[in-house]
Amino acid sequence: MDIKEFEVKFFKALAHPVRIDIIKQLALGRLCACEIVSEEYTQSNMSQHLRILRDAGILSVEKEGNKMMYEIKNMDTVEIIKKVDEIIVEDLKSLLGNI
Amino acid sequence: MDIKEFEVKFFKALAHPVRIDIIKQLALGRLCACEIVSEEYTQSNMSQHLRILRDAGILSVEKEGNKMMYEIKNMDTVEIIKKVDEIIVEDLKSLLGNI
DNA sequence: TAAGTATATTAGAACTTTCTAATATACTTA
DNA sequence: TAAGTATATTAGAAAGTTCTAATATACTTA
Repeated sequence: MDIKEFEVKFFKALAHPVRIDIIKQLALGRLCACEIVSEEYTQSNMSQHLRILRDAGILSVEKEGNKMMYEIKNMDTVEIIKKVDEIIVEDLKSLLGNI
Repeated sequence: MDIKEFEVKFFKALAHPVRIDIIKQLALGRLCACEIVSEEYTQSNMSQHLRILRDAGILSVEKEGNKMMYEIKNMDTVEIIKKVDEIIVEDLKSLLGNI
């Protein structure tokens, strides 16, 4: 696996609303899977999303009793999402300017 | 469309090896579609990838004669890819450390 | 040890993405 | 204006993703 494949895997992992939510929740600190909430989805589905983030190298996990504690491995991942938000806001602003 | 949908669209757009290549080529400067090279893909397919990047707000395009000049709208997009590379390298390094 | 809690895995249907081939559009130059 | 160059669009097959339902695993506590 070369760097490009890792990049693609990383971006794919972030390319889903639930997974972005998960990162945003974990940005505030370590949580067990049971605390990572999404009203819309089943436990099974959430577990699958967590696995995708783990496989992309974005999250780490540690077992504690019967809980799985998830954590963001590198806070720069959170910075990247913030930067994307800025790019989007900039872009929308410039659209307004063109009216 | 709320911010989350824009974020997802942005990350989806970057989640393909050819589209990352396109951005890396354009990071060095404006190019017409005919200069954005990929040996592996057809003209039609490249055009489709360019459209995805355009729709995500990542590229802008201007007509010049019979050429379409493509450009990265916001250089922070390039910074994001660099940052992802750093995160990946860090992660691989820490794996090595654990041997 | 049985019941409860937390999580992961699997199978498969529905949906989305990605590619190729064919075709369309539009500018340029002989 | 015909031929050439540059690009976009469309249709459809193949591959990949995402969800639900069912089930499995494993720790905890009564």
